[in-house]
Amino acid sequence: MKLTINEIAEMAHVAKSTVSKAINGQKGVSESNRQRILEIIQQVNFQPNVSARALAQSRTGAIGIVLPHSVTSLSGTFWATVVSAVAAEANRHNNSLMVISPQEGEKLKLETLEAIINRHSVDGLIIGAEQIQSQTIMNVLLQDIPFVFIGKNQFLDHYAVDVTNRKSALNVTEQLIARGYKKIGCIAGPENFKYIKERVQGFKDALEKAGLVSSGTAYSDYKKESAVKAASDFFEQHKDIDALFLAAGGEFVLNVMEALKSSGRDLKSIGLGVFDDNRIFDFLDCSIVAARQPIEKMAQCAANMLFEIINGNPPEKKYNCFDAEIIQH
Amino acid sequence: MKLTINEIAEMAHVAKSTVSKAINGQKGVSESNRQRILEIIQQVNFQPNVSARALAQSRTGAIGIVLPHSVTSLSGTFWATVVSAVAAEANRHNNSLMVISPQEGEKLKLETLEAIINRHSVDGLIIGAEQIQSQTIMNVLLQDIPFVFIGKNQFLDHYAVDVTNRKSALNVTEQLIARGYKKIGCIAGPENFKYIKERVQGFKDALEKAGLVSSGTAYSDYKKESAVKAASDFFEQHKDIDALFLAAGGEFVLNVMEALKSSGRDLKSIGLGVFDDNRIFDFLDCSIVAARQPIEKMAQCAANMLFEIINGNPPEKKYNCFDAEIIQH
DNA sequence: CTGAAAGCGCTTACAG
DNA sequence: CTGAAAGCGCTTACAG
Repeated sequence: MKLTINEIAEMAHVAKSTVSKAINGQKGVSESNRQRILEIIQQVNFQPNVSARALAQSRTGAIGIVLPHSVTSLSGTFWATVVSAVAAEANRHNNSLMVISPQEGEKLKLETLEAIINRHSVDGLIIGAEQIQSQTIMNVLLQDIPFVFIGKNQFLDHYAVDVTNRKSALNVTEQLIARGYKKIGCIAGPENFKYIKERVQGFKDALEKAGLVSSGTAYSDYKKESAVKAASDFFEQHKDIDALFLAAGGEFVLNVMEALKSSGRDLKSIGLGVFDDNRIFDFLDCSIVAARQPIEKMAQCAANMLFEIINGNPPEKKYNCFDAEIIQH
Repeated sequence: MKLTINEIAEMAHVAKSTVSKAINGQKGVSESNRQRILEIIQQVNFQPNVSARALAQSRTGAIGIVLPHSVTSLSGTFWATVVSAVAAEANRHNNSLMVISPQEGEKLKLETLEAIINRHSVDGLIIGAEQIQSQTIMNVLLQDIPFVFIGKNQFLDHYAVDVTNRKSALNVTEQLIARGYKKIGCIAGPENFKYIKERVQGFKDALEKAGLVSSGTAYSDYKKESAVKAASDFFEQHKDIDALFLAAGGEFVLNVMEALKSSGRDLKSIGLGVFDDNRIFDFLDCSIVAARQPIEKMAQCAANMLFEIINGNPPEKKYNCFDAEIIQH
């Protein structure tokens, strides 16, 4: 019942090595044999066993994606889109996609990473860059497995896809200005992250271009409490702002909104510039300008880069930046 | 450099079959040998090659999850949470999780499914039930691979996890009534889906209990245009409704909201009962009661059921229903 | 308990 | 071009 390359060889009256060559499109099979073999294969719907092939080639035909455990609300959309797009791309390359998700509240652990590598579970990794926090892990990666970062990335010297942060931030802020806002503040993620620096810079670029001055900038890490507190403090100190540029996406936006709400301000009374778009923004009674990252494109690009590396043709361009589309809500 | 079971055997001065037994916790290894072997393994951080093991055991140690290609906004959250939870559960069982995502705008194709099965890429499948639309596919599944459905499910005779639809719908509707709404309509997904029937029934239960009559029920499929149109028509015909129970989740909610908005009604002027909760609802200027599905729990349950089937102890209880939590926004 | 051997289903030199 | 053979790194009867 179980179909293997042996059965096919028998049916085609050739050696299994010949069948193998035919399947893999290699030289060394006569045209007539090739045709006959492929016909039979199609007829009986034979597919080579992935484990056997992986073992023989020492290549699994799978890539992995490392994503955050906690993907709620806004950031859920981002990751679901990435996973979908990468899965499709892997499929195009006749590969499969393995999901690697750290434990609750944790980042990728050295132990987990080493298990993946030593077991040879995947040929390469796509990594949500914020998952990497230690240099040790970075070193293990660099040494033992091909990988590319996706999104926010603090290790800019490696393969990665990202968004044109400074430019997009500038564009968003300019739209806020065009809407008539004049006292625009900024609440950002961790100050030491390069992409945060870039976005804040873009924000300032726009103000300067328009001859405005910044109404203050606050930084915070991504923990819910920290973000809410940072935002609350900011509102306390800057009661006169009429708009806000948020130099971080996903849940961060909701955290700031929460602070805004509990500070007693009406959402409606303030203009908001955010990263990452979401269809729900259409229904928020609130003036929003969003930078929509081309998530699918970015994910596809990351996957393609990874396959190039795996296949031994690493792309010369290590860092791929995409423009965000500015969406008016 | 590459570590295999042979190296370990050499280091421990035993046969590799003995090492294998030690690793897999089988009988037939002296205590002293076992200890020595395991110590060495830990020391050199040896992990058996998954492909080799898979080939030898004809068991891949991987499960697959089939999810919709298009996971935007609201439904993105649902699937991201499911994937995360299933990945964690697979990990607990020392398995990995493979993502299978149909092409743009398509459901799971027979061809794809057969490739997965014939290639022996995974030991079992978790399937977003709405991915299955043909009886043919259902038959292939039933015959060739263990699987369990997650969420909305029209094939209730197979392993599945779901939400207590009727009861949750009743609870949501009761909360709307408690808020003072009296003219409550219902917009639902496809009428022939069993879970839609159940939710609509729960909606009616609540009205009856409160001595109210339904202000109309509309059905629609899940395509964006259909849903928007169905909702628009409904609003046209029922101008006097003050609340709406939506017997479907995810994007469906946004589609109805869109229709509501373009029909000229203020979101604020209407009460909304929805399936699937979302943190963003807190910021919608709108009276919302949501049934929050315990997504993580459901996903865990599905994964555990699948592993029981794979391991040859299929659970006696095929259908696992979870209560939704009622969230007031 | 212990280990030599066969086998899982492929691929890949290699000799013909 | 063709095929017999060895090998990928494990597991699993089986004989001792």
